[in-house]
Amino acid sequence: MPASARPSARTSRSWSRSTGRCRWRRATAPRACCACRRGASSWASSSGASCCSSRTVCARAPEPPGGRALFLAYARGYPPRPMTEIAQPDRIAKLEELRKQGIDPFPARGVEARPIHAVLAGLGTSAEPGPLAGESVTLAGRMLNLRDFGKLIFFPLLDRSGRIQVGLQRDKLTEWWPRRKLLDGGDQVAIRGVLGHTQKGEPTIWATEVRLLAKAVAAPPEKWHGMTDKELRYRRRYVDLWASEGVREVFEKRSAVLSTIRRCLEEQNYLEVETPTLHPIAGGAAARPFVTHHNALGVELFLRIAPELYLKRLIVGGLERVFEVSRNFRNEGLSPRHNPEFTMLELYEAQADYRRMMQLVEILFERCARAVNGTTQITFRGKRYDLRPPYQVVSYTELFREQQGFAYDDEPRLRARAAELGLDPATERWKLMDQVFESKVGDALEGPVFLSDYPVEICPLAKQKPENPRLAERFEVFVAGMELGNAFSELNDPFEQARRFEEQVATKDPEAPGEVDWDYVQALEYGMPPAGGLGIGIDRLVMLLTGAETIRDVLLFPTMKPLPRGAAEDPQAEE
RNA sequence: GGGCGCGUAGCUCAGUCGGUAGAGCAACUGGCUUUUAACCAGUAGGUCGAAGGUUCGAUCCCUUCCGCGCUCACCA
Repeated sequence: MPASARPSARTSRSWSRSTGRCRWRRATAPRACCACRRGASSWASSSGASCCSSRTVCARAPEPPGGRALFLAYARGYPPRPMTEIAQPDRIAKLEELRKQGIDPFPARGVEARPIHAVLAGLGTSAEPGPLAGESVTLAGRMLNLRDFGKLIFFPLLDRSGRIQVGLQRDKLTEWWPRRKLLDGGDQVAIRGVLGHTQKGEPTIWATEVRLLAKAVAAPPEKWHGMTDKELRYRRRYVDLWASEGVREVFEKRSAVLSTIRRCLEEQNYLEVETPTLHPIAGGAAARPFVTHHNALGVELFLRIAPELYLKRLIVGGLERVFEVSRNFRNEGLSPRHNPEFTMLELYEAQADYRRMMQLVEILFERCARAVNGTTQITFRGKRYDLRPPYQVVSYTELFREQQGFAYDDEPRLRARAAELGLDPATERWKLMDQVFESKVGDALEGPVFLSDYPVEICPLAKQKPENPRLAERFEVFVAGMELGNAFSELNDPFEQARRFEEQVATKDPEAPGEVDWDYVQALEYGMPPAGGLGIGIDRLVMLLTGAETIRDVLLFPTMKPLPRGAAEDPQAEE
């Protein structure tokens, strides 16, 4: 948005708090300029209702912030306080006109309305009318895109379930007809009317009664292009949700994914739990945390980067099968696949191991795909995938050798390769190995595929393979080059766990925890049964299932840089 | 942080090889009872992101800045 479209902070100071009105107005005298009290008027407007005895404004009047149109609206005495830059003076003027006619533009009560989708289903087609054809019903929603024929007006009415065309006819709406101009696209209305079709067969409700439920003083987006500014779509998701095609569906699908997962896990006798978001030690993953502070306790706390260590405490606690839909926070850069806060499903199951976790991934992915799309077939970035199990299993170390031409633990060749890739040579060896690996392999994993048996060094919380202690019982699941999940047989040896924690802390890596989580080690000392654990990135799974190419498209309110002060700012905030 | 790109009417965008700007939609006025991006006629609406420089003259050229996007880096 161009900066000029935003009101400056000065706008709000143009208002008198004591009268609640524009100070320009009080100086008004008939035929004189509202703003400077000089007599002449070179850009006086000649039409529209006015509560000012004169709306004339001379060319020498100081140019008001927000432009002349907004200034004129202020000069009329309203809005009662300054509005954001998107409030339209003409619409604001209609508020007053409505009140004059005894109509509350923001009534307290709504109406009992039927879902439009259900009404459409019952209405049938003009060739084959359904049981609701000719019936009178009440609908409620947002009206858009008016088409005015003089004695007939059409507009679509939207509710969450769908949209239907409304027809207003002069002959059928005697009471409301004179007020039709007070309605605008974007308004919330209730329509009572008779269901039928137009000559072209368009399902239509012919209104017999109209009730304004809430006036929209901000105009909806341009009707043909809609909201095209991506940033604006994310910032004003409340508009995007009804103004852009398919947006609401994405979030309905997201909801379906979560409820499917819950149902699925409950069927497997899992318990849904909630563990802390405020952590004294940021553990359970390698990531930089957000830091916050608790005043009363006088301590530094971290927003959780993963719920893992708490959930495993619950396995020690005997809850046996637990899961959490966890919002995690990582202080990292943004990308099409990374948002600073993201949702992860984590689950832990006693007596299970990572092979059982593979099975769970397959169950969950298949069920979610069917729930959302009715099929396991998906298309992502133009390529087709099938989420039907079983998924291929590929060994990390073998794939490493295959792709790179040398073994994962061949340090000299690893360093040479890292140098070729321009990686920071100071990076810790195992991290370097993973970076080298991902440079080639990560995106190439079309999948669905389980990449399994990682070098133990990059799996501080996973159990070693009994037959090869250099490898960990861990897998990540990839589809379309995206890492969707991560699982392992959980390490439950407190001594080994303590050793790995200390090793991690010693690296001083900003992504490693700052101190050993001794309380967690102590929990393991009480004995944790063998267990499998799994994390699934819900945002990425939803991306995959909806074909969204960026994580922002599956987050209702993705993290955005705050707007500069003064933009769409609440004028009250200045006081 | 590096690279590329964008910023013109409320919205979506043209345009000016340097002479202070146009269209469609939205708004307003008039017409129209079956449209659906309705249509027809008219009106109004812009410090061309900001500041500086070059120039007789800058929205256009140059510099800097601001904002945003894409991308690289960063990010198990």
